[in-house]
Amino acid sequence: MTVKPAYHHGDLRAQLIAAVRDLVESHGPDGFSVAEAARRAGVSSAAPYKHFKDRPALLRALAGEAMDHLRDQMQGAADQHPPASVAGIAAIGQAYVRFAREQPGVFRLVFSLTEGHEEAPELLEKGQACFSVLIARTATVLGRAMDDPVVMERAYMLWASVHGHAFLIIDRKTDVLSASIDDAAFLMAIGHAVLSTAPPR
Amino acid sequence: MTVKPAYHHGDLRAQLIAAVRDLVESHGPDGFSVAEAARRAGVSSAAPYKHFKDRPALLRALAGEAMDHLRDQMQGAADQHPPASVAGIAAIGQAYVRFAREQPGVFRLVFSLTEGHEEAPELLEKGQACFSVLIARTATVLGRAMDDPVVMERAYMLWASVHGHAFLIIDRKTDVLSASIDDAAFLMAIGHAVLSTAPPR
DNA sequence: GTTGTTAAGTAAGTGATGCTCACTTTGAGT
DNA sequence: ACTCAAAGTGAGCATCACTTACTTAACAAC
Repeated sequence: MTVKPAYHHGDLRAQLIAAVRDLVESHGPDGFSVAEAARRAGVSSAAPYKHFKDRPALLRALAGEAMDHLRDQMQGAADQHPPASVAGIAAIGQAYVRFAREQPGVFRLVFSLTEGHEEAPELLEKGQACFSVLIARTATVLGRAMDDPVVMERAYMLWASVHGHAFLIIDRKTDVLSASIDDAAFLMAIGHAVLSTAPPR
Repeated sequence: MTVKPAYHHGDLRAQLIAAVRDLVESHGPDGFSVAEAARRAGVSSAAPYKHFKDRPALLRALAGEAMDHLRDQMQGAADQHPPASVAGIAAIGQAYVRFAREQPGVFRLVFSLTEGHEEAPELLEKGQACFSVLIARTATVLGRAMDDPVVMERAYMLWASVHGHAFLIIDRKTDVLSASIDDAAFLMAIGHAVLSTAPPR
């Protein structure tokens, strides 16, 4: 099922992104090179620049795809639980952490991309979309409106906690702990702690 | 007070680390180059390799210094509050977040260093030292022994939350929020949520 | 069909980088 | 004074990001 290596194979853009994903996973966001990605796609080292402005642009494209995927995973996980349950909140966190565990390189990329420049309104929007999944659920659990400040405050606490947990895992900082952390237990404990201490309606 | 540029100026190692700190802050962990650091120290591009095995080793040295500093800041902040107070816990978090805000590049470096290799037992130890500050305080507040599993569990929840908050700030992900987050309020809310829902002794 | 136009590829070149190598300079110890 | 090792230098290699000028092929208009 090998594609004929025509001069224009029409699929280069997607193939480059796939190659970058592999490289980022195996050698880290810095360890990847445009030249190596081109090599893997069986194309000259100048070809990628017909599809992407520069190295960061290529990484941004990958990050965009990843964020779409992450949002789908979060939404899908939430949908399998009752709308007003803490279990649904924990499931969203599980999806988040699972993504980080499965694609640590890409996960790190998504969140370290801000450095270069913030000329990527598209990525900002995708980030917004991810957070919205959590906001909506949090509002339902707390029985408040989505634009209620308390909802945003509590949803942010949840996000920060899960985000920190995900990063500490992939950065191997959990090695300093005397015992290992169980994802499910951690997520339920956080969900309970944050949501049950919210100011009453 | 300029040092005479002798052939051996004896201070190169420290000066290189300082240069790297500046570069990492201004151009990000990737944007730094050994060559540029050498240039700033007024030395040939081969000189750094007399003091550091390779590029990662240079970054590791900087990270080590930063972790020492972070631990001192955390301990110092805690010392200004009653031992059993949630305020003391929040103060530790404040020091953590302040460090991230003041030196985002270095902060990111410290936690992204795991990628390359984990041939740095010294860094692992320093990480341990930082976490110990939090563990000790948490044990006091909960009135439990430091090696109590509940203490580690709750201390980890606190760490993850603050760590996530710090990263979301420096990665500008808080821009997606409809309102800004106040550090002090966030830290007290987390401290209260995590510690007040801990299983009773 | 022929013919433009243009997207999508190539080859070769530039300057910067990480790192090594062979060499030189310097200061401290005997 | 002599030796030796630490700490510099400069030249060189392979690789990288990115540019430039050129080539190929697909498609649309006629």
